Amino acid sequence: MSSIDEQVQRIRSMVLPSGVLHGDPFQVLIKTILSHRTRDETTDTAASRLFERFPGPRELKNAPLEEVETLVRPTGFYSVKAARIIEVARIIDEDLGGVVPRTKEGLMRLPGVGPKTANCVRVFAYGDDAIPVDTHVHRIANRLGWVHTTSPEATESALEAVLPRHLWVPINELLVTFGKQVCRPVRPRCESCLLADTCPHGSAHSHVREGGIVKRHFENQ
DNA sequence: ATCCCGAGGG
DNA sequence: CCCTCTGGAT
Repeated sequence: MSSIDEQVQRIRSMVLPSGVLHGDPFQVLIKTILSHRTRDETTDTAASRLFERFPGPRELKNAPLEEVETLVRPTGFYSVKAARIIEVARIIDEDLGGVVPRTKEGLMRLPGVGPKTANCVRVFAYGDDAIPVDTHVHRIANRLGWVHTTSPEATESALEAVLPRHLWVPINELLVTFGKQVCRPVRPRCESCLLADTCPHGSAHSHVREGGIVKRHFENQ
């Protein structure tokens, strides 16, 4: 019927990813740590101000904690984030010769770097093939029935098995944009979704019959 | 399972 | 006022 490739093509016709996260590995890394549970516009402005003051690991590792906290405050979790990025800067400068790790294991040894952040650096800084699984990718891959998983990490390995390799890199930005505009966490816009006919989440078995009329219901309304 | 936590939208 | 936002560590 409808292959994953065909479904992705339809998603492409619905949304236009912005794709602003590229460049120097250190800045991609720090920016991604700051982006945790934070809107990306907020992350962007905070990161710009931070790098204006402390451009690289050498400068950031000696930065006063309180000043860094003030700079990253708008992103929330400012206390943990400030401590994390200063420590990350120190490790990279002193232990790793100024080089941001390129492997998932190496990246995940850094404080504040989990699977999603590690893969963001591999993809957006080094151009390697990886699938950063955030809440959008996890939610949508399950809604579409591509995977049946309960954790983002399980989703990552499951997706590696079913997603054609050429989609690994683009799938994150694509589903994130799709997830914000159409397939939202709450009250998804199934009426204007081109996948509604084949989507298990919005079709047959999630329907409930009411007075002969088929009505959609979702877990969060 | 809980905590970290500001900012913006409904 | 209540909710969520491209998580990670305990």
